[in-house]
Amino acid sequence: MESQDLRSAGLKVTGPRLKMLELLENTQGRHLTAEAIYRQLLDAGEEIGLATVYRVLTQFEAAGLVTRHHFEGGHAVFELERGPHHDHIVCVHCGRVEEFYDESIEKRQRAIAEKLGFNLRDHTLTLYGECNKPGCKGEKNAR
Amino acid sequence: MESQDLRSAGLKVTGPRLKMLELLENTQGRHLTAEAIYRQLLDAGEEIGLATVYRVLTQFEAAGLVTRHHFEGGHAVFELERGPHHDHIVCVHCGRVEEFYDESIEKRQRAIAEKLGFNLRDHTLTLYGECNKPGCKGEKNAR
DNA sequence: TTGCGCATGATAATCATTCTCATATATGAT
DNA sequence: ATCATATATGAGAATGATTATCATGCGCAA
Repeated sequence: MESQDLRSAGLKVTGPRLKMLELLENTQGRHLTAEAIYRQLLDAGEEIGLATVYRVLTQFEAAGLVTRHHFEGGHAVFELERGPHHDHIVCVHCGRVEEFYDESIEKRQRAIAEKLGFNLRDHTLTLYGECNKPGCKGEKNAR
Repeated sequence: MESQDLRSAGLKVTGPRLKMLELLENTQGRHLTAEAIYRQLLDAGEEIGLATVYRVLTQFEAAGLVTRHHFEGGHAVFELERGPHHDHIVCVHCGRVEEFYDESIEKRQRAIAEKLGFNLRDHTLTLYGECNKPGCKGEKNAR
């Protein structure tokens, strides 16, 4: 149960934290903005403050439960950390996000960091492009 | 001269634009925040407004003279566009930025986008690590 | 159950960035 | 060189995302 995830992260089990974890787990798309989380919880009848959403997201991030991404557009998006590392490709028209993992890229990154004298800690790789999904806003413009 | 760069970018040649271009060209480090540009121009005795700095940076970006990066930390940094594409590795302690280019990574990115049905437009790849430069704030913490 | 300390919600504050608008200026035509 | 006009500028207000403050509430170990 989610309570365990919280406990083992060293966090007290509270209503807001449980609700947020649930929402993150049950949301397809998986990449949510703080505002979106706040709105959805309000709409679901929960009583929660925006400040709490930000606070808890930061705690989740520190605990490794969640990853914060800075895609283009000025606001951060949060993603539940399940499964192994991956990077992202984002549609510049509709914002759809796909994930991918490429071992040869990972390997090159490690080699590059070493060559430049850095102890690699993290990285962000995000591709931006026009997707081919029907209904994507850019359908007409694309090509 | 810089005036030509501005003209061919379709921009009028004005004092603020010239000063900003000069500063970008003569700054080592090369990755400047809008505030930093503003401060340096003020310190140099120029009369310029912060709004102008932001406006002009946006114009430079649109004209391809400058690239905007969103490294961690909530503020954008701007870099004069000279030479070919490259990615970055940033020291998490001292903020030092190095550049690199890796053709095999570029190639894999194109292949991945295609496989996922995206028309690749752009990408950001930033590595974060601890650098080995003497004087880096993280010297003690780092191994 | 009780007490304490951390958690929460409302709201103010902050930070980076953008907008507004009156004034100043670059530039093409005269 | 002079003018007319569209564009650029600077000061400060406005915005949007995020963080801090603080009084109150609640999880949890004893």
